[in-house]
Amino acid sequence: MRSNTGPKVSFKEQMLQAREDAIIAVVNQLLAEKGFEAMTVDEVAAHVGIAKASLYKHFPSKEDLAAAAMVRVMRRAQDFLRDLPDSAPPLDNLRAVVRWTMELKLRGEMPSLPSQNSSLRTTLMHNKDYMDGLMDVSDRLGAWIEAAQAQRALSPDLPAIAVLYTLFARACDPVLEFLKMGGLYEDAQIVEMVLSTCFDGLKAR
Amino acid sequence: MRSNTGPKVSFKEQMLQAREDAIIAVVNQLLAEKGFEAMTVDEVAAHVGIAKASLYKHFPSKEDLAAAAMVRVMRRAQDFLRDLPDSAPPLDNLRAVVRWTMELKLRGEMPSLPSQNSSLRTTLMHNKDYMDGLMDVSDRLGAWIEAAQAQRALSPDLPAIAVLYTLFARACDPVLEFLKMGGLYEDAQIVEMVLSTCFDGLKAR
DNA sequence: GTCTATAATCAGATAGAC
DNA sequence: GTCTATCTGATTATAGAC
Repeated sequence: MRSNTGPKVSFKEQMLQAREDAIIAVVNQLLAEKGFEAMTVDEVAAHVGIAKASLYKHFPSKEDLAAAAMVRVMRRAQDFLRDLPDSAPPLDNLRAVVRWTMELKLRGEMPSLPSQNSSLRTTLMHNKDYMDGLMDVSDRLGAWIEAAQAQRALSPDLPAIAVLYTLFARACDPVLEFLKMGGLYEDAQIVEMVLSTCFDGLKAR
Repeated sequence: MRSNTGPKVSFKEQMLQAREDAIIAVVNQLLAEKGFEAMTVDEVAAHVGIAKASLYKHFPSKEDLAAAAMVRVMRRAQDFLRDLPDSAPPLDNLRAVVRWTMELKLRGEMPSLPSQNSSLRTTLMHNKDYMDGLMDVSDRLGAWIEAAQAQRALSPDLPAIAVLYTLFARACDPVLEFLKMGGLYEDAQIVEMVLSTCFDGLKAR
């Protein structure tokens, strides 16, 4: 509830928002780097440059801290999907999305999703923002997948859900880090290779 | 160094070995279930049914505990590879290996590899048994990959190292768990689908 | 080698002054 | 809201009896 005397309150809110954005950026990076379990709240505070207790004024727990980062990534994915031309061939859009997630991962900005039994996982499942985003993303991708299958650009033999999961999984594919560690290829080359294995497969065509 | 008076010493050693096998089996399962960070030594001891202090008589640290499990998996992979017919088409052998790792994962026996910066990772890098096994596996797979590419069964455009990493990555592909959680498909169907996405790709052929 | 009991450390979370 | 200092509990690891 803000007064009508001008943008004074809004300024304070902007400061708050900026600080929280900085926190989430740090969390996002650490989450990508070492995963939820290995990330410590002390580290987050140190990287942000504030006291740990101050963190807890913004986020009530470590899980909520991580969830905020996951929600932000999901938002970005939604934004990216929304901007893709619905007139383009569905397969092109799908490739564009996978390329985007891979570039995110190569930049160290893709938090590793908790596939295992984690406290973060249950927190996320109860987070409306995250789940809504996930549904939205899944719906959009699902529509393109079915369209691509209908025009036989994607294999119609695979269940659409299997294709969807495969696209999600490529966003956290360890192959990207392996190839990057090797140091033999540029990021752009790595993306193209993994993109090729994903859509074209390993077998010759 | 055993005496020559008979199998007496061997019996005690067998008991010891059996106990350690039981420990490693538990560690392997927990590692697959929750990963290294989330697994606790207390859990391991409870599952095995012995006191935690007894565990530390067998293995000097949590890292070594996990490393022993990783080494065992690597040994099994080596055994499996050795038993494959070198006369068979290389692509068939590669498919067989990937199928084997996927079945392992679906049975909950594939420890999630520490792709992230983990204390386990550095321990493994200094573990001769593990690294030797990894080299052996990589060499065998690498030879088949190059042979398959030479006869154009695998795409010759991809660097062999990229193919190798892709095969490794499929061993811990989260798509398998996703599809299993959905409950719509039998394990065998899931394996065939992921095998298809891996070798044939998502695009129609 | 196995146990009970305990040390030592670390990490998530909080109290209370400013 | 931010800080310092502290609490609390969990977890790795060990001591010492049997």
